[in-house]
Amino acid sequence: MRYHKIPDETVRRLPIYLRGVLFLSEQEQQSVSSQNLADFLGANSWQIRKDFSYFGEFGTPGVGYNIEKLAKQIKKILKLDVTHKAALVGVGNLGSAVLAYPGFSIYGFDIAAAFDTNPKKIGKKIKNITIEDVSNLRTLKKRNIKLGIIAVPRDAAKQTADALVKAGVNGILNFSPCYITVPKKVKVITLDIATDLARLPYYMPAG
Amino acid sequence: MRYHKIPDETVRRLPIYLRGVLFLSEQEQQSVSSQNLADFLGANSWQIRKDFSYFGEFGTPGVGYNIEKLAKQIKKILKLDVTHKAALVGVGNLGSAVLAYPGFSIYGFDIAAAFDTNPKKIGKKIKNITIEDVSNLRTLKKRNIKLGIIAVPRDAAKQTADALVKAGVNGILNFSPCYITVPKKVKVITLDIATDLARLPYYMPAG
DNA sequence: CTATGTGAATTTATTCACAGCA
DNA sequence: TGCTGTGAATAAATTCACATAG
Repeated sequence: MRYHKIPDETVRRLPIYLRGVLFLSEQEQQSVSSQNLADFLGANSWQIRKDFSYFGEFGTPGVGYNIEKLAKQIKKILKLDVTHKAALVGVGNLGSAVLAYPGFSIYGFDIAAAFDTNPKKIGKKIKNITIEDVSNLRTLKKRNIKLGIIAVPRDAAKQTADALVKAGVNGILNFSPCYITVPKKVKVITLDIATDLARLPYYMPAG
Repeated sequence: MRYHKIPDETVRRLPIYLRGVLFLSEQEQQSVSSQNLADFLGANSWQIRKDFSYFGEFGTPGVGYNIEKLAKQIKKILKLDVTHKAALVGVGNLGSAVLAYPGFSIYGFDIAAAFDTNPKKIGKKIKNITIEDVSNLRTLKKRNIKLGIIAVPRDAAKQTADALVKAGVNGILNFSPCYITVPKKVKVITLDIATDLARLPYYMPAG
């Protein structure tokens, strides 16, 4: 199976596996079985083994997976084995939360710049990041920032995406609830925190 | 197809369709075709038609779907035709963003209460919501709040979930990066904003 | 004896192509 | 003619069961 294309669903799960593996590695464990990991993450052991099988064999039958090796391998597949600098656009409530969120670092992300249009915010410093005017977005290429995070109001999302693309980013995480059009070479993942809540009632028992 | 079980993937897409439909209804349009909606949302027209077909026929061949009727129907399927009161636990950076987020209202959500453990925050008022001590969670049942949102640090997530379940909620939106165990009758959706960013580099062109 | 890795079976989801209605 | 609704075909993902390795 080593030379297979990795299914999208597997790619979606890998960051979750990585999170679990890194957590368990803090617990001074050396190896982990697919069952251990499944129990910890609320997943299925066979699903985990199948997912891992798409990108190689590195488990030891009878023992499990070497944690360090496993973490390294997942990072490599996800291209998280290097640090990615990201630019945040929009330092409102959501943007500020993104800037302060501790969960990005384990995946090797570094939010290296923040932008806003509000003159009252520009120049302020949050977590060692000085907020810049959005016109400075054009400096991203020079600063080697290839990743953009959109946290602006809905109506400004499209033009923000255009500016990011113009500045040379090739990946965008879009928190605004709208579809944005970009050239094919740019990957966009849209994440509206409300849409996930919106399917919760469907699955809740009546009452 | 009217009496089919609705696929999970369809349920996942319905909130996005609803968002589009509600937006287009603001534009004073009366009807919309699957192609219109697809263009607006960056989706496929046949996928949209197929998804709608799982829960009834209400389009007009040659014309499209009546927007008002469509919105009502999607809301009904998702059980969003009534207002859902939600309790937010954890008013840190992310929690504050959730409290201020304008996107919940279109789905009929009302964040009706907020809780924290920090004495400095308790009693403060944000957006007409007075932050309460988490011990007050036990009053949720009396207040008819059936939905919980967890925005506490990772290490407090499990006990928060337990408290919410004890308080009678049957749906939880979990923003913390960990698996939480709940009784079968409670539905949990976990949403870690970092895991979505973590699969972006995989899809980005090298460089 | 335990846990991996994977073909095969099954289930689920997507895509197509077109009949049929306004 | 334009657009819906849906069976049928295809593709993708999940689940199983077990041969195999340590």
